[in-house]
Amino acid sequence: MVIRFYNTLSRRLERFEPLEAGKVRVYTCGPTVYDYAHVGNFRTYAFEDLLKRYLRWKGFDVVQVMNLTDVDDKTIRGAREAGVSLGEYTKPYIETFFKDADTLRIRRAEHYPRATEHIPEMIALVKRLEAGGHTYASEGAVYYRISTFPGYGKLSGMNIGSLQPGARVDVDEYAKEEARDFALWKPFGGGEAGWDSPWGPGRPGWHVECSAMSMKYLGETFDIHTGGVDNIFPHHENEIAQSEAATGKPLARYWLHSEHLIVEGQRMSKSLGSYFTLQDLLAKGYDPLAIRYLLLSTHYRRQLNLTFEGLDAATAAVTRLTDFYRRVSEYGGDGGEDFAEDVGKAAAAFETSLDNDLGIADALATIFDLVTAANRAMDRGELSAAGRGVLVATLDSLDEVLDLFHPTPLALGEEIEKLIAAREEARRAKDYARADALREKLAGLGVVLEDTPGGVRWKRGAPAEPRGEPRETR
RNA sequence: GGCGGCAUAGCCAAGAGGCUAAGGCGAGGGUCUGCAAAACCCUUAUUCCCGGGUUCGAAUCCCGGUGCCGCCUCCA
Repeated sequence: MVIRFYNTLSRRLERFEPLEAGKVRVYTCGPTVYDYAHVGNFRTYAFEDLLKRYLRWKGFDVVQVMNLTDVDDKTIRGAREAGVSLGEYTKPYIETFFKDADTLRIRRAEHYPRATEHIPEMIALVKRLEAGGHTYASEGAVYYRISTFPGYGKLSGMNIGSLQPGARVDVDEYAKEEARDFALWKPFGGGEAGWDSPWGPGRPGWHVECSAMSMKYLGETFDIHTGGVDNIFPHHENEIAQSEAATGKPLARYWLHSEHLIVEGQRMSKSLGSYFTLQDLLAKGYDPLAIRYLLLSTHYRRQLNLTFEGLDAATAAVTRLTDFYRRVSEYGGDGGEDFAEDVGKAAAAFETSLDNDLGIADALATIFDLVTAANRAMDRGELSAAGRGVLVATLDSLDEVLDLFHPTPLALGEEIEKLIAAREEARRAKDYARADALREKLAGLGVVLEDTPGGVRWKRGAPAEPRGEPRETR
């Protein structure tokens, strides 16, 4: 089956063919570790996770690189203000980033190069550009002279003429010939961070790290480059200018960009209170798996509106999936139907959907159709043992891509276990009023009970009210 | 001002000229249950922002509106 991706470079769907058969090299722009990543950042990382998992599922050997920007204006400023070294300043943010990614079941990349550990590579790249006549030095800084790169603007479609020199003055800038030129190397700003270079002590410009590190880990041309839409201009445009001017080769063959996540119809904003980290949502009682579902369930090129209503819906949807998976796993019947045709069709439809530019909505729809059909068969005892085995194997396979079938483990505290036991006791005594009261109390604690022929079982429930407003209401 | 995107049921969201407009959530009714939960069954868009046009045929193509959103130098 052919995979097609929407390539920002051509603005159309293109058939995907890796450079090297069976192998895909992916560069994904990672976090700038000056603060905790928010759910919007994780929307992009979740998309990249889906991309990678799907390519693997299709049989490709995938190598993913995600940079960690641990030196830039913000990290330097933060470290200075906190009175600590750059490394000390960024460490907790890096640790939290990995922890949150794990919580959302985002698989690790193969490489997480840090900017601060690749200064020599960046200096080498700048020298290479210098030798090619693409740079100029001014007041201790080195700039990229965009007029030397004819292809500038091909990714973003930005009309160079619209970037009027002097129309916008950056407070942090030094002395550039043209407003659109950008810094490859910046002088030491009086802060703590600084490295020696042929142009004097200083630090790298932001864009150069991605050019240098992608080249090091993936080669001068690789298959897929991803990031959020905001990176299209100027970041990715500048990466292209740097890398392609240096190598004379295309940087990446497919550029995939994920749309932004907004909150309650508005851009995430700290001042509006519509700014959420993963921890914020978890603190409100939401299941990380529901958050994963929500992030994944909207097509990556469509803006995702995060709402509490949406989170509740995602909680219900993902519970349906995990409940179903458990039911199939535990199914002990052996009816006459092996169900093989339905399962095969569902798997094929799943693949067709994702082949089409990661069409997740259709893929999920086929899964829900399968869930309904299989539940019906199990209700009627029509599913055979062999069919059950095929179904489980298929679900496991699909879950390599989605990772949505296994519920977040629910650790019961001692108190909750006692409440459950007490309710069981009350039920046995047919004291239903007391049993129901206890069940309600547990629900308030986020534990939902189900009485089944095999005994009581429990699972995580939706967060108890109230969960607060998305932003401060005036 | 330049470039780009989106408008489909109460909410979310597929659909890229042609079988009865997916799926999820929610809501209502029913089966099951001590009651629930889960599951299953039924109902919930004669219609796809508005107005033209192309076509035998358009949610899907074209033109014109309206509304919302993103980017335009370091924000995923």
